[in-house]
Amino acid sequence: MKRYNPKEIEPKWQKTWEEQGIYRASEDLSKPKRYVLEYFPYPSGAAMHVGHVRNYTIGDIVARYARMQGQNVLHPMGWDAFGLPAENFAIKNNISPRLAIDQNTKRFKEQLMQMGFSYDWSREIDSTDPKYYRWTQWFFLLLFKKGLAYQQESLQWWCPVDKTVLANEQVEAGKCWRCGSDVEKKALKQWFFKITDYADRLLGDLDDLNWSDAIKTMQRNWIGKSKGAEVDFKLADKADVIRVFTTRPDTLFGATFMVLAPEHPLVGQITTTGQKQAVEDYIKESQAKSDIERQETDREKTGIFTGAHAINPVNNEKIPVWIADYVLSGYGTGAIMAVPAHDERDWEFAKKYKLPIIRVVQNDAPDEACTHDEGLMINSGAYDDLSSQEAREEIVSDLKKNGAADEHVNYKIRDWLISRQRYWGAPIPIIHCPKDGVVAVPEDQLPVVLPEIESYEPSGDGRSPLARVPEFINTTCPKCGGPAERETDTMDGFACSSWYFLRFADPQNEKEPFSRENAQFWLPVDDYIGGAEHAVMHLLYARFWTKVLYDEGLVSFEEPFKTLRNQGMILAPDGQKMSKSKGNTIEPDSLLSQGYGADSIRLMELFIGPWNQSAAWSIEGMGGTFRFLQRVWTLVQEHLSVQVSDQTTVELPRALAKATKAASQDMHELGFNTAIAALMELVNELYKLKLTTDIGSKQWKVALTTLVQLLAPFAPHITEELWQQLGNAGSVHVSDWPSWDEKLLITDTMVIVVQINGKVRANIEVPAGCSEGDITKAAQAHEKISEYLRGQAVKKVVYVPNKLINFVI
RNA sequence: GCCGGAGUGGCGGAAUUGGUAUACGCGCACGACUCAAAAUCGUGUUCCUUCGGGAUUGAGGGUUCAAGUCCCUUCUCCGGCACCA
Repeated sequence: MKRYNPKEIEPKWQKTWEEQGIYRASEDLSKPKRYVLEYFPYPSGAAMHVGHVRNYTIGDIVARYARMQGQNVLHPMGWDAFGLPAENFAIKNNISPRLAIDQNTKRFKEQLMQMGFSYDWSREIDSTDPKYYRWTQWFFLLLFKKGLAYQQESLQWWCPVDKTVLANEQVEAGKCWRCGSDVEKKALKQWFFKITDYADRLLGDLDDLNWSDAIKTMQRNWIGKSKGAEVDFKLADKADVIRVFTTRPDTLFGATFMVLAPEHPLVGQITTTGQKQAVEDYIKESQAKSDIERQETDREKTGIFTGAHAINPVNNEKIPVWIADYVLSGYGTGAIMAVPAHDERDWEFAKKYKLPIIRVVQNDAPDEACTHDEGLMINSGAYDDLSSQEAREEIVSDLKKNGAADEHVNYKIRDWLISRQRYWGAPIPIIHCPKDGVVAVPEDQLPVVLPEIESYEPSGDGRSPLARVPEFINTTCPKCGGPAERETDTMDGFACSSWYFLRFADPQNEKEPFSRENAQFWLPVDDYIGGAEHAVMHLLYARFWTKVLYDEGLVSFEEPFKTLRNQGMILAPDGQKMSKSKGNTIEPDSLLSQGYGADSIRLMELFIGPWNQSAAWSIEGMGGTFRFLQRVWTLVQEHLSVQVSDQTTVELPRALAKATKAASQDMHELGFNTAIAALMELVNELYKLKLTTDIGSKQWKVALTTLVQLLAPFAPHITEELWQQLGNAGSVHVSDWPSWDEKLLITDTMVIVVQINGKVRANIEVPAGCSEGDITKAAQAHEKISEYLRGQAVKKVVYVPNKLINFVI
């Protein structure tokens, strides 16, 4: 009898599938389309570990199940290969990024292939291929033409180790998202995409997405919409006006002082001579603090009086103007009206500097700041006794009359900084002409090819290594034909990934990024499977670009990803995050070389727990999934080794129907772990049945063939092999998902639970369809139950049809 | 601090609308096969127990004939954001 040997069968089938192209997608209108996508990976030098594999496994199960359900499945794969990790890897290993990516991609692809994932490799894309980034540049120009890409000098996050600026989204707790070093602020002229123009739509459209609440909430918080008003405070002795943003205009009568951020442009003008030195010292001191220090919320607030006073527009009170670094220059107007009675930060500041506190909303806690009070107004002149809600509206509308206030909405989200001072990215297709200024590279001159250069090291002077390449920089102006210079910054890697899902619909198109028809056919993505790490980066950027495309009439949908599925993280067996530095990673390569096979790894990835919950990898558990597959293999071999018979039984089809139903329902609800458990139960049942039935029977063949089909999405290799051994034609992976006969599940008897006061005391077996009266009698007649009921008055009998009877005594 | 998720055996986890808590797997124990071991097959396995039972889904209350599931209070862990006025 042949032994189960994954090393033998897995490569064989992988080769056959690729040769026969059974996973290729075509624009076939006869079947419903299904676009299943996993985020296209970064082919870094590190080997994939079982955590990454889980992501692709989930996608593959969804894709395979959909295919067996008769859907037309697009399940593509490609490489997000621009960006820092790839470049740093290349520098570290002293090879060119191009070469590093080619090597890594080859290796990564092998790793994916040996897991038996059903990708349509004919659609493979690589974001660093000029044929691809040509269109990334095309999108840049589209945004530029629409006024959504602009250049601006401002203070930006700068990573001193990676020597490039970073987007806000790429700074995590004050550290560079890639290398983990502390970031700094640096004033540089940079390119931005105007995502803030889309803030409201990006927020509103979240409601209709089938995404987890966790990710939706993260995006909502990141966009950070606040409704309120902008209010102008005139200075007491100067013509200048300080504009503030507030969400609580109802508390204007409680504004007892104002605070400007140290970087506020008015600071120099309004500071009085007497306070000049003190203010300058404070600003210097504040600048000396690292940006990380400034962001610590629990640090004691500091500030300094400017000597200037402003006039509160609601009551003409003169209030002092301070500066303090707890006010952020980048949010709102960079200035606030301070209402210590109703804001904790202002309260703390007022207490420290002995500034007046005036309560304007009634509440019961006089010794602290009451921030979210809604109540009756007090100390607010004509507005007294109004609700804060009413006061909010009336004060703004009254101030509006003399132009001192207006409704205003603020967002926390900032424009997306996309220029990078690094080599390995798509060049920004812009030419700087001394005469014509900033000029777009004409479309027919795309791509602006990234030149091959000798040294990729970032220079750290605020310009990319491309600035050292005269052949690249020097060009002619497309407008005037005179000498001009190319932009030397490259684009953030997230630009490439903001549209790649569209390219898969039409990957070889040389005339346009994608054809409308193909995009219309495949998009939006039906199932997008990935980790939560993309929540406020890729997933936000891709939504933004899709909306721009929609506005441009290039696509007919506003959201790229209908359903988002976040897989849970796989932790190391010690319960910690897997990382190379901790040395606790588990890689499929090593599991394969231990003889487990891709099938049992895949099974383990899902059987370990719900796909969207994290779980620690279990080395012993691998033995269990391997044993399970081996037991399936053995059953088929035993069946094949005996004569075919016509014996029929009731039990076999019934067990099969039960398992098919359970597995199908679980698959439908993505209950992969329980679907596998149902198949394990079936196999356990078959092991019992082979003792009492003839394993050579035709019924057994049906049962084993069905089992193989049910198992096929999880364990594609062994099932393909057994499918063939059982004498079936074609591939199990394009066979129809099995159905079951509900009639087989009807039994002659049923088991009724008998409870006394809600506690289970007995089980009784009664004929199917037995009436409530007969069940009550049968229960009362039960030896144990009659014991309990003896001498007791039954107050109530609760009967749940065909399930349970409860005597309340 | 705010937001999101989760707490069930020795371990990973299971449990339609509230209706037999602990499916399935791991681990462990015992048995069969074997000269022996591995592999394989089988049996058992929540805890306590005076063997009648009793207790049990992070903790404490509540609703109900009946609560892992619903309500209130509370604790712990994980993830995200963090002086956003």
